Amino acid sequence: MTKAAVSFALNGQPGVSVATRERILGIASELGFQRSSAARALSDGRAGAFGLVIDRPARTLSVEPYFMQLISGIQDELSGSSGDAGLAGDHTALLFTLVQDTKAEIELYRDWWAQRRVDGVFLVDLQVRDRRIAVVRDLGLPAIVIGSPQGSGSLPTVWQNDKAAMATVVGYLAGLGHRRLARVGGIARYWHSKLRGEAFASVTRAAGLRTVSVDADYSSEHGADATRRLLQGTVLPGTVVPGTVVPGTGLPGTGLPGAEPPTAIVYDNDLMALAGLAVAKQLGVDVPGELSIVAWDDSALCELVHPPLTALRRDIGSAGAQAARSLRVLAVGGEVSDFEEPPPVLEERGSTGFAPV
Amino acid sequence: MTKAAVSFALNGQPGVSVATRERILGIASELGFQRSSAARALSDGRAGAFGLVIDRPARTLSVEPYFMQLISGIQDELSGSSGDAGLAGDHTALLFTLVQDTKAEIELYRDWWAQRRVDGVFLVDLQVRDRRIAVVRDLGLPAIVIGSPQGSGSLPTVWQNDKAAMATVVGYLAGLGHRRLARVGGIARYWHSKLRGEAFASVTRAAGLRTVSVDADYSSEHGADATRRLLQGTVLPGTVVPGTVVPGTGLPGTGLPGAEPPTAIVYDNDLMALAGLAVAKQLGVDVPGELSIVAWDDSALCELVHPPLTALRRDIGSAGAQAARSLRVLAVGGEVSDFEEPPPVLEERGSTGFAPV
DNA sequence: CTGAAAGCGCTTACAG
DNA sequence: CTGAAAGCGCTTACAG
Repeated sequence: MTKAAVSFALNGQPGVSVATRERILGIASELGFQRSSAARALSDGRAGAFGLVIDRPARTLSVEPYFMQLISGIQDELSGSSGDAGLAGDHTALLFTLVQDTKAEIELYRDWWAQRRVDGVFLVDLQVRDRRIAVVRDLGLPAIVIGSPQGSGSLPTVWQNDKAAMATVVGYLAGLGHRRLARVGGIARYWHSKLRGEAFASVTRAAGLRTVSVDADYSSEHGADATRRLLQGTVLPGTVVPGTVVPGTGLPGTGLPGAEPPTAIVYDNDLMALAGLAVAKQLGVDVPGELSIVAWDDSALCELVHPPLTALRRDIGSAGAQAARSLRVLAVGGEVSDFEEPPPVLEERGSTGFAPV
Repeated sequence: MTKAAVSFALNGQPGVSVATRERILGIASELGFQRSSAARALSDGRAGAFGLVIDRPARTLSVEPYFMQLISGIQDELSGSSGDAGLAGDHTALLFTLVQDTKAEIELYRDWWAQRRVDGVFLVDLQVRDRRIAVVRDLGLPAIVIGSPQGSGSLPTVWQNDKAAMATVVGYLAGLGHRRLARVGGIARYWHSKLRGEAFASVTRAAGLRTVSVDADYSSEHGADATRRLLQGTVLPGTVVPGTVVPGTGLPGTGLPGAEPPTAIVYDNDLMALAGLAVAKQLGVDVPGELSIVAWDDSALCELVHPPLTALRRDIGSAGAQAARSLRVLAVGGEVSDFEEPPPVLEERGSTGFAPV
C-alpha cells in the first residue's frame, strides 16, 4: 500500500483492488484525513476554486438582493454534487471579491490566473464593449457569463429571456388598459439593461403604446428622482435629466407629452420600484388607482410595502447553479453551450390595476 | 541568479543585493510573472486565504444589507494593504460560503483546515452555547469573532458596544416623552440579539419605563406580525406569540397591559422596521404621531419610505476591516486582543417624534 | 551575497 | 494490481 494506491483510492481511479480501496477509505475517514489542497493543486494544476467578482458600489450592492441569491445558487451546485470522488468534503471553493472598477477586476483575473488561484470565473454585469471579454479570452481563463445573451463573444452564457419577459409585462399592462408606459431602467452600459430597454421600445411600439424610458443606477435616489420627473411630466423624449439619461436604445421612442404622465411604470430593480412607490404617495398619486408599478426582480422587499409590488420573478438561484455546472465542464476543457433559463413569471400583487379612465 | 535569489527578491527578504533584486523585480513585472499560489502554499504551509461562512436562509440573507457591507470592509483590508511584498497582486483571498446549518458550517471548517485551504476564518452570528467555538479551538484554526463581546471563549472579538447604543436609543426616546417602549428583537439564540435584549431590559428599567420585548427572525413577516400584535395589545409579558417568542433575557420585564400599546418600537434590523412601518399605516396608526420607530442598522432601505426611518448607524465596513487586520496577525501566530469599535450613531429621521399625549 | 539541494504532499506515468 | 520514482513550483536552511 503505497502513496500511489492511496491517491488512486481517494480519487476513485482504477489501479487498486476493491479490498485495498475500502481499507484505505476506511482509514482515511477514521483519521479524518484530507488531502492538502495546495499539494493537490500543485501536482494536478487545478485550483479547486472558482472566482466571482462584483463591481458595484457597496452602498447599492448591500441592498440589492440579486447577488446573494446568485451566490446561494452557485454554492448549492459547488458544494452539493461532490460527484465521483471517494473522499467527501472535497468541494470547489468560491473566491468572492468586491472591486471598485473594471480595471481592478481585470487585474484580479490576471493575478488569479497567473497564480492559478482559480480554475475559472463567473462574469456578471456584462457591459457594452466589455473589456473583460478579451482579457479573459486572451488569458485562456475559463469563464461563464451570467445574465446576458449578447456581447459575450465566444464565452458561454447563462441567460434569461428578458425580451419575452418584457412582452409579458407590457402585454399584462396593455391588457389592463394602459396606453402610456414608462420604464426606469438600470445602468445603460450594462447589456441586460440595454436589452431590456430595446425590448421595451420594440414591444411597446408594436402594441402602439406611448412610452418614455429613463436610465438610472439602481439606487433608491435615482428611482425616486426618475419617478418624480415622470409623474410631473418633466421627462420629455430626448431630454437629459440630471442623474438619469434617456437611453440610446437605437429604437425611436414615441415619447410622452409633458402634460400626460404615464399610467404605469416598470422598474429595473425592486429598490427603485419601492422608491417610486414612495414618491407616488408623496405626490398624492394613488397606486394602483392612478399609477401601476411593476418591479423587475422579486424579493422580500416587494411584499413589505402597501400595496405590495407586482414583480417579475426570475429564478436567480437556479441560474447561478446552472452557471456553476457549466463552469465545471468548461474548467476541465469541456464544451459548453449557452443556456437559456425558464422565462420569468409575473407575480401579480397590489401595485398594478386597471388604467385610470 | 538562482531560484533562491528570485524567491528572496520577490518576498522582500534579505539575501540578495539591491542590484539583483531590482533586476529580478523588473523582469518579473515585465513578464507579468506571478508565483504559483499552490506551490507557495505547499512550501510555506500558508493558504493565502481567509474564510467566511454565513448560516442564514437565502431568502432573508438576500435582503439583509449587513453582510455585503461587512464583506466590503473585509475586502478593503485584504486587497488594500499589500504591505511588505515585493510583488503586487499578492492579496489574501476570501473564501465565501453559505450553509444551511451549523453542522455544515463546522464540517466546512474541518475540511478547510485539514486541506489547508484557509489560514483563518471569520465567525459571525455567534450563538449562545455556540458549538463552533470549541471546534475552532480544538482544530487550532485561527478565528476572529465579529459582532459579539461575549461567548467567544478565548477567541478575539471585534465588537460594537450595543449596551451603550441601547442607552442612547432609549434615552433619546425617553427624552421625547415615551414611557411605553417595545423591542422587536432578532433571533434569540444569537448573542448579539440576546445582549441587546438584556440591555433593553436593564436600561429601560433604570429609566422606569414600561416595556415589552418580542423576538423575531429578521424577516419582514416576523417584523409585521410582531408589530401587529404589539399595536393591537395582544402581546402580554410571558405570552408566546406564534412566530415570535418572549425572550428569556434573565431580566424581568415590567410588561405592558394589553390595553396600552407601546408608543415607540425599536427593531433589530431595518427590514423588520420597514415592515413595522407598513403595518402601522395599515392599522391607521400615525408614524411618528402615535408611534415612533427606530431601526437598528441603517441602510439605504431606511430612506426609501415615508417617513424615513430613524436608525442606528454602525460602521460595519470598518468592523470588517478591523477583523481582517486582526485575523492577519492571528494567522501568523501573533497575539490579538479584543477590539471595540466606535459606538453607533443615532441617525434622526422622520419616524420618531414626541410621544402622544 | 550567491549557488546547489532538500523538501512541502500530492498525482501520475512507468516498470514489475 | 502493486511498488519505486519523478515532478509540480515554490521556500529555506546550508555551504561556499
